[in-house]
Amino acid sequence: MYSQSEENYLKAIYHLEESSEKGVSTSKLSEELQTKAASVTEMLKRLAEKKLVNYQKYYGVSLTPKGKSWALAIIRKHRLWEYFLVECLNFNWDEVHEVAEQLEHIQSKKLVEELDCFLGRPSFDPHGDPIPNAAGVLPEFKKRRLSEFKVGDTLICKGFSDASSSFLQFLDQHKIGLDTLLSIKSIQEFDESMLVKVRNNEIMLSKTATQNIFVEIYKESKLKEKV
Amino acid sequence: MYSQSEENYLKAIYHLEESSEKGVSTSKLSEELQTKAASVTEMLKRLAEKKLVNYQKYYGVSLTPKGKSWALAIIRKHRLWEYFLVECLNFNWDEVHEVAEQLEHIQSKKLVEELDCFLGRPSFDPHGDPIPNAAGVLPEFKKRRLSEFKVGDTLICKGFSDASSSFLQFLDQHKIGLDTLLSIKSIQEFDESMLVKVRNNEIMLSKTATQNIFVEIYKESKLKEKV
DNA sequence: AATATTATTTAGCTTTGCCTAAAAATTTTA
DNA sequence: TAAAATTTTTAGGCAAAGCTAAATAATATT
Ligand SMILES: [Mn+2]
Ligand SMILES: [Mn+2]
Ligand SMILES: [Mn+2]
Ligand SMILES: [Mn+2]
Repeated sequence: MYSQSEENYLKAIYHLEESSEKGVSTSKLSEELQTKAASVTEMLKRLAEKKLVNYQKYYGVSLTPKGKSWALAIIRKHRLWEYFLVECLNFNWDEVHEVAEQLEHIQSKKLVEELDCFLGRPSFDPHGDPIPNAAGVLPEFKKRRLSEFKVGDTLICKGFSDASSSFLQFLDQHKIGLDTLLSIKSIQEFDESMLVKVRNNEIMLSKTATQNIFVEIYKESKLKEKV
Repeated sequence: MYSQSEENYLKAIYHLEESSEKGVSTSKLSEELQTKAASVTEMLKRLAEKKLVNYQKYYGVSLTPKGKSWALAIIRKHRLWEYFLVECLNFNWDEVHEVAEQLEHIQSKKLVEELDCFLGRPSFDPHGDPIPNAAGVLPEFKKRRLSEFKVGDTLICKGFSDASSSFLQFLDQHKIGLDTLLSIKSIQEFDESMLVKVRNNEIMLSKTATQNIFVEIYKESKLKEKV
């Protein structure tokens, strides 16, 4: 139906719309997709013709309902394949993304639905990212970052916003994964780094790290103020 | 490494080299790939530059060792994916080909090897076609057509040379699949059609059909001559 | 408000892979 | 073996998707 390139643009626009308050600009897209701005402009004109995006020269782009639902279908496939690679094919969570980037473009309604069924209709991929259902609806979940919490809180890891291989390997090294319990021992005031207890080890996490770890509350400390 | 188009050409050349005595011509390729002869000529020049084929203007084409091993790698992926679709995802054997056509181009050494392992290293795909191993070696098997046998012989189905959806559905209707037992009841002299017993039913198979069914001997009749 | 800076778009070029029509080579037939 | 038929190649185009450089619009600065 649409080319791999078109699908990658739709997905990138979707992710940028989610992660930033303002609209999606040509330059942000060109950075995300590692292409030149001129190429982006061209593609946006094509996508607009196909009614997948609203594009106004010089004023950025947004997905139409049609474009959004196509983007969600690609994301669904991407995350289901990642789940398959980790659960069935012994892939590590830091090596699935590249392959899923290819598999997400395979066109077959039946393939996706049977795969979903075969895997037991998972709600989250190996990185904790939500998997849209066949109708494009995301499972309910609350995104709170580790950096928002305070000394004494105990939390469960539910996802990671930086999916880079190096960050995932860093987490592996410290034995932090989905559903790992973390408790905050102390917070350095000057750089907001946290001393965190994980499986009887205490490790230091930079602010960059704590902002990229999504958690749910397991047990909240009674303290009203940060110490 | 190579484009989808290039890979499809390599696969087509491989299949044509296998199935015909003479060399592979531009026109045979253009028919196989549903493209025009002019497009084939161009692609052959590109493939020759990449040392994947031996191409001599006006005198056809053949695979180099490099081209052959790449073709076998694609065929390996194609057949492993078909096996996966049938065994794990409830696909019927007549609906796997199109999807495998896409999946065969996914690039990941680890993916193929893990998939092979996950599936239990199968030797034949759902149509009975042999699956090359990681080194590109095909499992031993002897191809004899049902049409070669005589009245009284009992045979086991081992494959089909026409993989069209309509032929596969015809086989389904008559409950003929891999490892089905067939015994030859009679052969019409004028058109060489066969009356064959399958699971207590007798069905008539045209010569076209019997030529497209590969079998192994289960029990040979004592008759020396056709009746 | 005018100018400087930055972002975006346009223009023109490239590669891949396909097409049609014309030319050239090969093969068949007489 | 020469003419006819067929096959293959060449020439010239087109669309997708990228690029660089130049032009233009929007935003920031003075
Ligand atoms: Mn991913
Ligand atoms: Mn992709
Ligand atoms: Mn197939
Ligand atoms: Mn293919």
